[in-house]
Amino acid sequence: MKIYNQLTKKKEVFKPINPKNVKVYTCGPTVYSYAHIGNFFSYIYWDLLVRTLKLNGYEVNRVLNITDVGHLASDADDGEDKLEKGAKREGKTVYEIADFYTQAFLDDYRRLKLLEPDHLARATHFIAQDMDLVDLLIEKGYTYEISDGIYYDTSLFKSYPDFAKLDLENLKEGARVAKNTEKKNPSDFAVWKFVREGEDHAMNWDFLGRPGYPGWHLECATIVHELLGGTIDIHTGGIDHIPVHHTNEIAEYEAAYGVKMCNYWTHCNHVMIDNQKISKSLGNTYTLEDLIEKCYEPLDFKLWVLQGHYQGTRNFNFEDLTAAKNRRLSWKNRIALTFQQDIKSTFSREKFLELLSDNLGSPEACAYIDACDLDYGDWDYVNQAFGIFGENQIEEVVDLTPEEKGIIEEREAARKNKDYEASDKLRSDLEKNGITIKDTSSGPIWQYL
RNA sequence: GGUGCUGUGGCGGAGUGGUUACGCAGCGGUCUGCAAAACCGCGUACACCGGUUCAAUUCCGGUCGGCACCUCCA
Repeated sequence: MKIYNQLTKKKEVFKPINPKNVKVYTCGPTVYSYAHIGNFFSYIYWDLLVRTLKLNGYEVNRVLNITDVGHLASDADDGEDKLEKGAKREGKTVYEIADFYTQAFLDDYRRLKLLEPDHLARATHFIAQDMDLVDLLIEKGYTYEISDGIYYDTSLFKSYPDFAKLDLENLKEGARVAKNTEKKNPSDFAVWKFVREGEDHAMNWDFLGRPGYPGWHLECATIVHELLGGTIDIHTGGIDHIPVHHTNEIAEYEAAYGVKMCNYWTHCNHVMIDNQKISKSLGNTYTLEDLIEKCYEPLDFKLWVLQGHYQGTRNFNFEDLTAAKNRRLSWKNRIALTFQQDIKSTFSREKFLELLSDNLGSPEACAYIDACDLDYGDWDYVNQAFGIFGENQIEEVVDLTPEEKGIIEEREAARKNKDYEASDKLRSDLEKNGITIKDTSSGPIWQYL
């Protein structure tokens, strides 16, 4: 199996530390509003990654975190907290906001038939461990205190710029964010923030003699250390995480624990909508629910995602989503056909897995499916990789009931008698079940509408 | 300004030094009570300019676009 690695900036052969326990960490959502399709874009690929690992015989131990701690509105370590903001907007407590949107996220996650992580880690459950990590960083001399919190001195972590190829001299601090004059270096970041006089920050914990809350990057380092430990195999996230979040996570983790954090870092690109970035201020976000209202199923969206490569920029529009929906319907009908005809498989599961295992080559794997004849077992294998007909087995395509088969026979008898009125009625009766009949030279077949 | 990605047929989207995936949409045909499916066929794409080569969409150099990140975002 090969995967692109941000550490080396190259596609590499994947070598797990222990094939019986491949440790995977996925940066999860901040739960302050509904997740949009761009968010799920990434979770769909990381689902494919985990499924591909499993098909290659690895045993996967995977953590997905939920950021339910109030963080900062910006990485400049100031501004309003997103959860606090959501709470004010909806007249709820921050805890209610976090619970509500965590549940909403998980509902959508399941509708996309994404494999459940082995550990779902809520950041608020790891506050004590966060404090331990801060203590460790203080003890090792990586931090300094200023008026609003404890900061990490990035000049002390020599490899700091390497991960994102940062040009620290030319970081345009202050271009869009007010400059923090107390910081020693522009790239320094808060590991722990103090609640200041007059600041309304409902989520806080007593630490270092005063109320405060963790800096954004802390939770990932803490959770990786707690639940996976040592050096992990794969860390996933969005492309936007490279310069700040992951760079800072590595600095915290490796300075505190003295081990390499992760061997393979992989990131997916972003989706745009109608050639614009997804943003709430532009009002061009779609949730899964929006797609459902327009008569697309979540799994149609999943196939749309898988038709492209995770590292490429994608542009979302409904014309292309329709193309994916039609393709999925035609696949469903090919599965339906396996109940009705002898399909001689020309599909090689090894070849299919090989395509996927080459840095998640899902577009080529999709093309390969269309180039072959697949029997039911092959489709089941495809579904294990993609999860587009059910989570672990094909749930969407089942053989017809005896009653439905009876209708087909009845209709065929009517047709033989040239009683077309009766036969057309039987056909339209069946169509109420979402099934139609097509007459072929070798007899009728049923298909999904 | 820095870093990275990217430019392929109507829309998407792979890939390759020469026989030009794949999906969706379109057109023609076979078949057909109707309808659809299926099958067959068609469209002759790879930003631009140079270079290397017998041959470049594919390699090299340059030019011009588009995008993202450098604030939270997947």
